[in-house]
Amino acid sequence: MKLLIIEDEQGLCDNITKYFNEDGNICESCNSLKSAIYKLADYDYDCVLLDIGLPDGEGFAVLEYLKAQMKNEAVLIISARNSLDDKLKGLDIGADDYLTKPFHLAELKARVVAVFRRKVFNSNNKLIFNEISINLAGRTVKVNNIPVILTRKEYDMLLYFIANKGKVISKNALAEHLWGDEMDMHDNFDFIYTHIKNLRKKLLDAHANDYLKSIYGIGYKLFAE
Amino acid sequence: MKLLIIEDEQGLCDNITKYFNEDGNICESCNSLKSAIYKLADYDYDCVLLDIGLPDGEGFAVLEYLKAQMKNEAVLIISARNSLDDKLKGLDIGADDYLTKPFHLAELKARVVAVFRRKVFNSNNKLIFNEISINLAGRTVKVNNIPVILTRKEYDMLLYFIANKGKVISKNALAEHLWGDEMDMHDNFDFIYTHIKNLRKKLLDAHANDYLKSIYGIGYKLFAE
DNA sequence: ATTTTTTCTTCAGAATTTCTTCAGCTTACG
DNA sequence: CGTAAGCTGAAGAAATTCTGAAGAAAAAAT
Repeated sequence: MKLLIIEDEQGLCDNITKYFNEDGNICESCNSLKSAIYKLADYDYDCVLLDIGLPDGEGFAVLEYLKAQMKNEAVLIISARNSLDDKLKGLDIGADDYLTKPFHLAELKARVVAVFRRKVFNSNNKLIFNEISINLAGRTVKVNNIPVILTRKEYDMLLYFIANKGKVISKNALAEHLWGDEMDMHDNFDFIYTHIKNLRKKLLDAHANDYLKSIYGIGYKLFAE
Repeated sequence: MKLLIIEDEQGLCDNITKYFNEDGNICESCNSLKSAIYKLADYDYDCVLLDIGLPDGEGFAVLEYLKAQMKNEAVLIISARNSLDDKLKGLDIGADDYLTKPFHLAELKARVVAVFRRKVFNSNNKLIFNEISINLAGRTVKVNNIPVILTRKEYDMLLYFIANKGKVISKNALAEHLWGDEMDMHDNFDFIYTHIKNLRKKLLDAHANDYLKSIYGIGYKLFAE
């Protein structure tokens, strides 16, 4: 899962990042309204953790931005305030959940997972693409109801492709999504080739159609007709 | 996509070029205001990356030049300064976005793509020309709803023709757009003939009208009435 | 802490796709 | 009609992707 943490308190930011990274998520963070908007304009995230009290304005602006851009990242507000008003305002503008500081990281994670699940998976925890079905809670994949065991990278890749079905994903974008923007890969896409190959093989072995199409010179895309 | 990088820091220049080339873009660069103006006078670009602090003047002059010439390249300012004033000035004169150094290449690219899309295809992801429709996100082309598989050069060429429908495109301009100015072709247009032929054939096979007209001694144009 | 297992990355060669070159031919222009 | 420009199909060259195997790293188990 790829997260954006918008929070000006550096320590908290680092803790959250560390905690989520342990599960193999990709976390990026920023500490102002301005940089948050830039990030959101440029990248897609699965979930946004949003602090309301930011040095250059109120976090609500982020919600408004997402709404205006019709982006649909899940948003979880984390804020020191716990007045009912703020809470209602946040949920009203489109936040998916609200958590007041201080909180346990475990609780935060549980809420993130719940929020994301509610958002992306049609309430029943499942994402279905033709004969492929993904269960987020269990991180499991089935093809024609037969379980397929995927590694983390394969799973993330499949999720990303399904979330962007029909769109061409450049190898750079794929790498960015799977490894974060720090990965420097100067002309070497070998590991992408390998993961793609492995994912394809597993899906084919489970008798899924060959949806993953290579776009020569660009990247890949999940066929969607 | 064809880019011009105006930046006097050679290392940064090279990094950007390399990064963008990986996705099959064409990059050219220059390191002064003067050479930038020359380049812009002679060639068309999809997007210009503009540093403000140049050895022979402020990059804003480039924006003013483009405005005066009514050229419509998308411009993204990259600058060490991050004062609000500079930013506002840039956006005011006609820049499309502003990025302060240092930045991640991935972010730069995301912005370039966003800016370009906003500019040329008014945020719409489909480009339609009579019975030819192009899905930019999916990088697919259909003629009368029949899919046509194009190679990178063919696709870029078609996009270029449609973006310039009705205008005559010289073979030099076409080559320049597809290969950049490094391609040295001393009077040899064989590869253009070949790519044109292949594009035409694919479109005709899909029963598109023969829109691509040859202009003897000059180049081509996409018929538009 | 050490071993075992799993996953990730690297590598080199094969296969595939695209690009370029070329020679012969056709068409347009003066 | 002659010359230059453009078209075509085929073949060679180059770039990109795929593949299986092996080494490295990370995770799990002992």
